[in-house]
Amino acid sequence: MLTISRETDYAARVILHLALQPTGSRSTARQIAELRIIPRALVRRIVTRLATAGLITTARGGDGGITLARPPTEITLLEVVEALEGPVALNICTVEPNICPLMPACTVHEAWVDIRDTLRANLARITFAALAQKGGASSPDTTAR
Amino acid sequence: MLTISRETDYAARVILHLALQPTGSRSTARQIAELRIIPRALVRRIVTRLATAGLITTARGGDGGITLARPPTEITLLEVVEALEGPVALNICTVEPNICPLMPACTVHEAWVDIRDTLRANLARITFAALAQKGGASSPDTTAR
DNA sequence: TTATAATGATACCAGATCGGTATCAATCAA
DNA sequence: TTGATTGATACCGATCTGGTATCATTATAA
Ligand code: FES
Ligand code: FES
Repeated sequence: MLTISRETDYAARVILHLALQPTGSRSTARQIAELRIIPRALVRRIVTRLATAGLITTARGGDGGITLARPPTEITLLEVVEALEGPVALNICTVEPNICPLMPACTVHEAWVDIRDTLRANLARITFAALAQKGGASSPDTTAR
Repeated sequence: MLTISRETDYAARVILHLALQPTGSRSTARQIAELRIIPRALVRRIVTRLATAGLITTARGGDGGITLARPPTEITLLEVVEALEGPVALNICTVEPNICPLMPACTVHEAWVDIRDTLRANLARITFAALAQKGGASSPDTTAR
């Protein structure tokens, strides 16, 4: 099944949660885990990835927590996916062209590249500001039916 | 790395090869493996998958071999991908919506679905007739530099 | 100073997947 | 009968996956 990993899905939930909080406020991994129903230890691992990717800022200590490193208008779904998955390749030969021994004659290659490019463009078109506006709740139970 | 499996790449090569052969002629797994540089046993496994998916027709015995089940104008990249990978889900929650416990409030869900849909549409837009016309050679060495 | 609560960094685990190989049976033409 | 083909499995080691656990580090607050 051509799909992102579970962790990447969780990461999108984490960023969406942060985008829904008031600007400047900090959330803790524990809070996010409970509210967004993600295993606590996984949130920790995901936060590490997102932090080294530069998408979020973390603060240690008693009053520590997590906050977005940039305004949600400038964080796209593509960035989250690539922070967790690595490159959106679609086919490895789009990233390492020398692995296909048929390279000059292989006409499928162009197709993979084209489709990959528009896939990336579509992922980059989605900002978390847009997702946050779309009726999200700052804590999910508020609007749950 | 968000990518199809190696087998799926091979499968595309196999179908492209068949699309480049004269209509009605049969290729053997051995030939395809050598010409398209795929491990022989893998071609066998891939052929099985493609056959049960209805994309190719196989014939056993001495003069046996493999041929397309339909004209290449009617075989798309999407069909090949889904024959090998299963559904193009992008995120599992687009296929099994009940696994996301935040379902009604999760605004990311729509994004996954939309992007998945256009990805599928783009894969479905590519026919192997088009790929075959695009300068492919019936055996790759012919045009290799 | 001490207690507490948070992140950083690893290490570990069982199970699934991946890429590849191997084997034997069934089929068909020569 | 022989040989070449596909069908169907079974197997292998390596890697990935989803999840858990542990200890160190940092910072706030009593
Ligand atoms: S170059 Fe990508 S499949 Fe050949
Ligand atoms: S429904 Fe897909 S991530 Fe929530």
